Amino acid sequence: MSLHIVVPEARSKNNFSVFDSNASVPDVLSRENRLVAIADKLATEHRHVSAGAELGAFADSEKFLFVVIDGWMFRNAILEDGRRQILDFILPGDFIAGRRQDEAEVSQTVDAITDSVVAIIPVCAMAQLIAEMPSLAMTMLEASQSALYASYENLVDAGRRTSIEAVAHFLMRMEKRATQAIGQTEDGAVPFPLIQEQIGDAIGLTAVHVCRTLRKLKTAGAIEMGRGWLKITDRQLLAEFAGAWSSGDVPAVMGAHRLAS
Amino acid sequence: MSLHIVVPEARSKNNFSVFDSNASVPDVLSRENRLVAIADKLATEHRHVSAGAELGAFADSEKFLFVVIDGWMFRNAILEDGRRQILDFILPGDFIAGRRQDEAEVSQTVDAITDSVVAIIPVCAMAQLIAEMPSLAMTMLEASQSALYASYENLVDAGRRTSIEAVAHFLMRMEKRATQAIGQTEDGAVPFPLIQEQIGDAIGLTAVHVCRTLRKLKTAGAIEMGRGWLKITDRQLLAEFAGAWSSGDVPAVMGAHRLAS
DNA sequence: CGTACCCTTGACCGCAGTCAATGGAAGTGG
DNA sequence: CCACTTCCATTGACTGCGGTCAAGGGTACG
Repeated sequence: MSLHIVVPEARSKNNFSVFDSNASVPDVLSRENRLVAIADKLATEHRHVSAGAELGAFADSEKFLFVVIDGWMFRNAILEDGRRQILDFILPGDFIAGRRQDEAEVSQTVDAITDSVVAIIPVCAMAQLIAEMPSLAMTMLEASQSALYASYENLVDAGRRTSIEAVAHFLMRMEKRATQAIGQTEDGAVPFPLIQEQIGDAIGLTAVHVCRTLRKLKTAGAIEMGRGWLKITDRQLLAEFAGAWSSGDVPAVMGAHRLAS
Repeated sequence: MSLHIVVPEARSKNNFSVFDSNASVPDVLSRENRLVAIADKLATEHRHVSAGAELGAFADSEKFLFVVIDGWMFRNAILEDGRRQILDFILPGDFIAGRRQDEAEVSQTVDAITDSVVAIIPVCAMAQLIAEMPSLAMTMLEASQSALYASYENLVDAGRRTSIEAVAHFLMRMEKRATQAIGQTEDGAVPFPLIQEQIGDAIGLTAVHVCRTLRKLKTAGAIEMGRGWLKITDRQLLAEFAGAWSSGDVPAVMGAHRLAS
């Protein structure tokens, strides 16, 4: 069984990692594009999910993998009294893997923010292909680790940052992801369909307080926001609100680590 | 190249997932044991890390994978002003994969809580072995997803639960992990070396408030704790403090999902 | 033009943080 | 074996960040 990878569109190749080091798949593709290309071949179905609707098939998530082809979605954890935590946002090229319901985790759903298209891949087909093309496993492992590190960022925002730090940091991260997955308009704005309630649910704040915090960032001149778009007008200032080394600005001098034992 | 898997000790087999469905590796091993067995074969070094010390080699994490053989460790994110967020606890059988430092994430370290032993595996060796034994990729993918879902649980605790819910929920999760990885004594206690500050740093509370919250749980009769051990004396009660369907008690009737579109 | 959805702002409140003091347990060195 | 230190748990008083409640306004869409 051979696989001709169809490239839908060349995207920036700035997303490889250690796991790609000995990949036998064309390295010119970003992880997102490789997943999309593979999904095009293996998917038994491309399902449309309307904005605001839930990806119902996620209830059977132990049998399928999902690759988002188009649209913005998010993982949702809802507590019985209505409190809600958004676990991750899912942009085109990201994949979602579920677990069995009996593994004692909080109940999840996957919801669409905008009209979305999801490729549904049977696990058995994916497993078979991985056996024939091990580098695919590397791609998925990389994607999985990427989601893990994104979750860590969210955790720091929710657990240990003040509201303004968390919001500023969140906007920096999401703007970067949106730019990578979708691209910017010529004036530097990116599509940004999240409402304030969703921002708050991602970092552990209420919509009201997100509103207050965004106002500070807007009046300070760090960002501009409108319905469905975001523009960072002063990255330096936004990074300061986010609190020092929030992104990329991490001093590269990590060499002073003392070796254990 | 063949791999003789040495089983250090049979553990409970309740940890497989979708990814294991067509595994060609003996299925009788738990994921933890499979990783430990593989680490024994591939590791170039078994490094000892003293309690309180840092895994210095994690600074080069893009070149290595780490499998914890013995001891308790944790991933640590420190903000410049001293605030700290524990991202995940790492028990025997868990693996750690790093990323390149320039990927604009919060700076991480990996620290030992107790004296620990870590197997260090060069990525190149692992990648080569995966090409020859694809099911290994499934095992790692499963482990990675497991860490992702654990992080989601932490995120809900930090973002959307009250202090007593978060602490109760955290104890339930960690006790379960400790039991799986290490086992219980005959009286139902598990090794639990975390200090209150570390509990707080994991779920976004201060040590002082963790202390107050633990007191409530102790006086209510839900738990007993001592230096280095934890015993859940009333699981039902603890689950109620954690807030309804916190673990396992999730009603299995997830069938009412409305399909999208 | 009406309705639904979302943003905005103000007043007030409470949960958890902060600051500080005390006590106990474990470890260490003389 | 006993001072001495260090680390950690505990408790109280006070503070403040962010939540809650409520009202009003803007915008898109049918």
